[in-house]
Amino acid sequence: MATTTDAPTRPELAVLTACCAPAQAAVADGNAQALADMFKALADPARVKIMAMLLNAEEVCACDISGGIGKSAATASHHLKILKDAGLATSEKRGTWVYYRAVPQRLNALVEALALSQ
Amino acid sequence: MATTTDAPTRPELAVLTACCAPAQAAVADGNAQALADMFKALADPARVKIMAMLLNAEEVCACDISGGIGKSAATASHHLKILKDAGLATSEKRGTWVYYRAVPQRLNALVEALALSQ
DNA sequence: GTATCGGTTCGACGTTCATCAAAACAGAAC
DNA sequence: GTTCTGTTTTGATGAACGTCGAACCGATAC
Repeated sequence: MATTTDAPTRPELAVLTACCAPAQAAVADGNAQALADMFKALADPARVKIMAMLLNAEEVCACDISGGIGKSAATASHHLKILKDAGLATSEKRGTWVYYRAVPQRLNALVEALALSQ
Repeated sequence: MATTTDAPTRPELAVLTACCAPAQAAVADGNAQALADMFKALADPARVKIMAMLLNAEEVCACDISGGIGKSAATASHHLKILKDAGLATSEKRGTWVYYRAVPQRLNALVEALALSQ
């Protein structure tokens, strides 16, 4: 076994650095799973494009998303459901159409978890 | 078809908001794929724990990571390779042991891509 | 009422992934 | 040289994922 070098104090770290003993995960199992689930929701090019569309337009009709990502309507609906389940997007039905929005607060949670980079 | 509401100008957006026409992805295919690949590298609880260990300790012996995530050495090596391939970690062999470090600059790229939340 | 259109869900298919046991590899100690 | 010890790679297996066509549900138009 080898001990690690001195751990630098990084008070700005929110989630990823809760404790410091080496040979032990610094995030609890639940936190790691929750973070991984959010990353997984973004771990597909189609969903990255969808989030970019939502963040650009504040509100996007579902009918525009299928063409925006170049996939079938069924596939687009599948990805939108994943983003909704992850809390990264919300939907609202108005008449015939469904409109999607991004949830910036959820993205903020990710930024805070990563806000340790240099 | 329905047009979206006015797109708010968000000059701080680096990657996700390059253009603005609705019904069209705001990120190029290559960018979306690159971002998705980085998110995918973090889309597993074991890898989230590993990154937290690396960010806490500045340098971690590979021998400590297996126990830290509660998986076999082979599995730990597998996850470390994924993090290395994504550019999120580097390794250095000194004598018998291998030491891993985080690459904060790569995490910064993700933060900038997400730095649009509220 | 029926017909049509937008969106979601279901079912199936092929691909990718996480995991571990076992084998292979690389140094260090003898 | 041989024998450990730590790490990576290989192979196999079961689970999860992305994709699309078809079926389904809601709301509008006729």
